[in-house]
Amino acid sequence: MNQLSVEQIEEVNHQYQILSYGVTEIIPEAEFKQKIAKSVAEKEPLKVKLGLDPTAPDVHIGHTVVLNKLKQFQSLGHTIQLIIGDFTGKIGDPTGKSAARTALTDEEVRHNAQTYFEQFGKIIDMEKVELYYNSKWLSQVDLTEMIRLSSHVTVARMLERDDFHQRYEAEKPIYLHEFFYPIMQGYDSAQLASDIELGGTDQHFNVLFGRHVQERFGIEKQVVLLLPLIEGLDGVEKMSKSKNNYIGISEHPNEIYGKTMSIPDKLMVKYFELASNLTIKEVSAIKQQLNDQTLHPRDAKARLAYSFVEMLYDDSTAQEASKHFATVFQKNNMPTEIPEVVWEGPDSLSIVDLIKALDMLPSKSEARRMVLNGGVRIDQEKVHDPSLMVTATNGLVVQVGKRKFIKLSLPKS
RNA sequence: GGAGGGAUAGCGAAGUUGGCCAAACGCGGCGGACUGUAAAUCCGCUCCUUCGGGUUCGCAGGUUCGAGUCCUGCUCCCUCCA
Repeated sequence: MNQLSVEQIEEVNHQYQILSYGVTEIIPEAEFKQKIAKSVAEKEPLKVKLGLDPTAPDVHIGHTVVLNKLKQFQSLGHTIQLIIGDFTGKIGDPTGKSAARTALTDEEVRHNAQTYFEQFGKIIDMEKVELYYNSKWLSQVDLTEMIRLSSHVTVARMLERDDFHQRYEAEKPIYLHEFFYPIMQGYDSAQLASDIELGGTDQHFNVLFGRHVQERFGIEKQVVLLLPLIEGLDGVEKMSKSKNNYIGISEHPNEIYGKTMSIPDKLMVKYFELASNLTIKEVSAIKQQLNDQTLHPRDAKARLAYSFVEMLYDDSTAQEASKHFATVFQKNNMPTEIPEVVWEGPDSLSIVDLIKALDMLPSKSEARRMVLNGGVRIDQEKVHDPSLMVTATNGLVVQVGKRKFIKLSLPKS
């Protein structure tokens, strides 16, 4: 390696410190530093890869862990390679649950990708991102090549992958084509000659596999940065759309704020460290204050909630969300802004029908139960009788549960 | 190709002398009380409904007054053998 100047060595250390912060595992650590050093010496940005599954375009706070890391790379001048896994998406991936997940059409893939970009744009600079669809090269791979590649992989090795291992143990199906996913992901890395690949710790196997494939192609192996997965609102399961324990990046500010306030206290610090955009210093100050008990956990969480809204929207929106939260939940008043629905139904109907008509709950049975459980209010008045007849008036406020409010607006006729 | 085992509500899991099964129990979810919309705790709910009922137990038929429970075929999963 070239001899580095003192400034350059400092630069390398500086980058290393930032980039390795909050990372669960760097594989292998020594190579990472070498990559940075080489980049600094040759003034050549590192190519940092992130693969995306086009089937699930809902981006949530959990993703910001990776996005924040990408942002750091970006601000240090490195290049981000985003890969849309449209090839795999078009084949259909029955990983466990939805067995016959239908393959996506081109149009769906583009649409989902677009959704990603819009949401990612809230955090990273999409202008500077290099974008790839992996069908571009994967669809060109012929069977001979595929078999040749797979001849370097044993089944035992594949079964090391946690997901496969567990399914195998649990006597759940594992489809043969699933074995190709890691290989294809690795192929992407080889194709793009990526220096770094980011992934959640659950991607351990897949991402690491890229190194093997690159080696086959005689390309310098990528360094893998594994980032922690954060637990969702329940505090137990990893945040995901399917678990419905997520805070979506595009959700309404009030939702983001409110959901954040509802996370278990023990998660707070983790969210601060990994998902928020507060600096290391700010976070450690908060940690300190929490330890000293000079900061009430509620207020710390409010700070977190505020920072999320601010990060995803802006400062004034965050203030509004904070105010909204205080009036609705802390003081138990009605929110100042309630979504209005133009009412075109009958003048008088039962409360159950009304709730269903407003689509606040999926079925009338559920609405009935909700009423019996005391979870429904009309203009702040708790309703107890599911057969109660309600007269639709302008400005009537229906509340279901703690969070759902709808205000009726009658057309002037 | 052969032998055996299995498919029950979001998940796990009872149910195998046919009726008392809309289906135990646990988890999860939802609501209420209490709070800091945290945790813990307590209570209630958890297929649909015009509240009379109606549709469910992999799918399709059949036996029966009556089937998650019996029979036939099919689909899928798992294990072992080859």
